[in-house]
Amino acid sequence: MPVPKQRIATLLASGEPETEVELGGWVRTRRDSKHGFSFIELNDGSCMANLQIVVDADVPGYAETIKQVSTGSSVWIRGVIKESQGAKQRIELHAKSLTLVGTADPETYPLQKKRHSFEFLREIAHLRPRTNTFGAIARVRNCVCWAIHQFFQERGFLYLQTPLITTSDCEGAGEMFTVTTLLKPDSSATQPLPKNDKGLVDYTQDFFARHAALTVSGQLEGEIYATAVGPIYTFGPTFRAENSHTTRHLSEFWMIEPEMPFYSLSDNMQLAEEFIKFIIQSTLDRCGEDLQFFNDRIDNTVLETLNHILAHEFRRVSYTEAVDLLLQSNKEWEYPVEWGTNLQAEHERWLTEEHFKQPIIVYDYPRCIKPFYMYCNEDEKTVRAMDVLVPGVGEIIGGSQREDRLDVLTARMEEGGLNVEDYWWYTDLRRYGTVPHSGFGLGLERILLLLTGMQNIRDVIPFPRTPGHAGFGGNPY
RNA sequence: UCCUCGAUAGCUCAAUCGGUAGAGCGGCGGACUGUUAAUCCGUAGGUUGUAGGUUCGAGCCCUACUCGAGGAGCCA
Repeated sequence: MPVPKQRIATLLASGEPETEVELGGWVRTRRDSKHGFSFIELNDGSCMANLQIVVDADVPGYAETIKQVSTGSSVWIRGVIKESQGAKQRIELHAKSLTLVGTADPETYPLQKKRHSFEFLREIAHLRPRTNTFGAIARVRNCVCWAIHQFFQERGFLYLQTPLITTSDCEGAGEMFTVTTLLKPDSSATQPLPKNDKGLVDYTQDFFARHAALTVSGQLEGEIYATAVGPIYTFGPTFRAENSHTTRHLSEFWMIEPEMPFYSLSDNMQLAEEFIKFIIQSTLDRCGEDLQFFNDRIDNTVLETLNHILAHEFRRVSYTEAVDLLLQSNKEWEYPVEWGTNLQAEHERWLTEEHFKQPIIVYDYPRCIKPFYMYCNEDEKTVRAMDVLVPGVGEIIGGSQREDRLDVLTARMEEGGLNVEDYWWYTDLRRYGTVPHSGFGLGLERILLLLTGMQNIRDVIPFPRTPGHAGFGGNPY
């Protein structure tokens, strides 16, 4: 099988009639003519569209192999590009040779030429990328990742790798997965764990000589580099051990966290808006065929929504204004609206989907409901936090200006019952050459929900991890 | 963790008051055809999630469990 390999996307875009090509792929369907030839719909994952292959009966081995060229099988084909007589494609490939590389028994191959439920496909996560929908998701996801790097690289941000294993006792962002070698896969349940004099597990005897966990955020480490080399961004997996069963939470997800010195909350919001619009524009430019598919088959408002977002400024609403709007709405809320409490999902949904009907940024939240590291405003009641909320998905970005005043920061830590000494390195950043700085976190899978119109976050990541599910697919096999 | 709903053929679903378990798609066989969600005819395919209970009789009613989905909270 010669190099360079040819891809269907390239052929369909620019393949010229009478050129000879060789390529391989997976058969989506085959249609036979009794007049002695067959059509094969071939897909190689490079694009949504299939390449139509015409195989005449005089192609060597036709009679013996064509019956086994079934949905799901893999073939290698050499042939000549021709203008197609059919209306649904510009060109097609007339085979000179056909090699059946791998069969797929039609009796047992799970993917059929019909629509499958996403729940079923989740159970066969090893085969679902061979469907139109999951092929398109893989391409869009790749495109978004590319756009993210491009956005930050073009602006001089430095791509920073923050640790996945962390020993911070509390990063204030949810339950963590412990990383330990005290337990082995084959440990029996009765094997005693080392205990300290308080009767607690003695992590000084563990691999890292202290309790370690998978990161829930790279923000604190990001601040270290942002206050040294200038703006940075992290882009990697993040882990939350929350027992969440929703369409928008994963135990393992990918997050992008930029951190910028000399950025106010207002600068931060501006960057977040530009960032989201850049990702949307790039995906429209580079993955238009896939987005059209999502618009046609998954959610017919996707393209309209994306274009609407591009055309409008994100509406900035202070938390206090948001609460006033909710109180004035005369809606019956399941949870009461009261200044000083978290906005409930129903409140956020009303604001972004019904009232403003566009992405909004809610900022200046009450300090009592936000973590210690957020900058305290002069009113002493609010902090410089912001959430970007988008219709249909909800919170897609959360961020803040960080508290850069040592005395205020330590007071806030004590207020929250944290051990200030545990964060000696974090407070050092305020002790030596402190600067105002800001940052935010974007959930990769959440912006993919926005871009594709997919309903469930478990379907926009190749191998979703949720409570009870860490197999190759959605089942604990 | 809490609340709600669900589990019937390979897939998606139906089954009246508790009374012989069905359809579409897919598979297989055939017919037809520069076809393209192909079309037409035929055919196979089931311990109704698991365990127990009520009943002359349970897919249907009751109990427990397992798994799945949606919502809430947590957040990205």
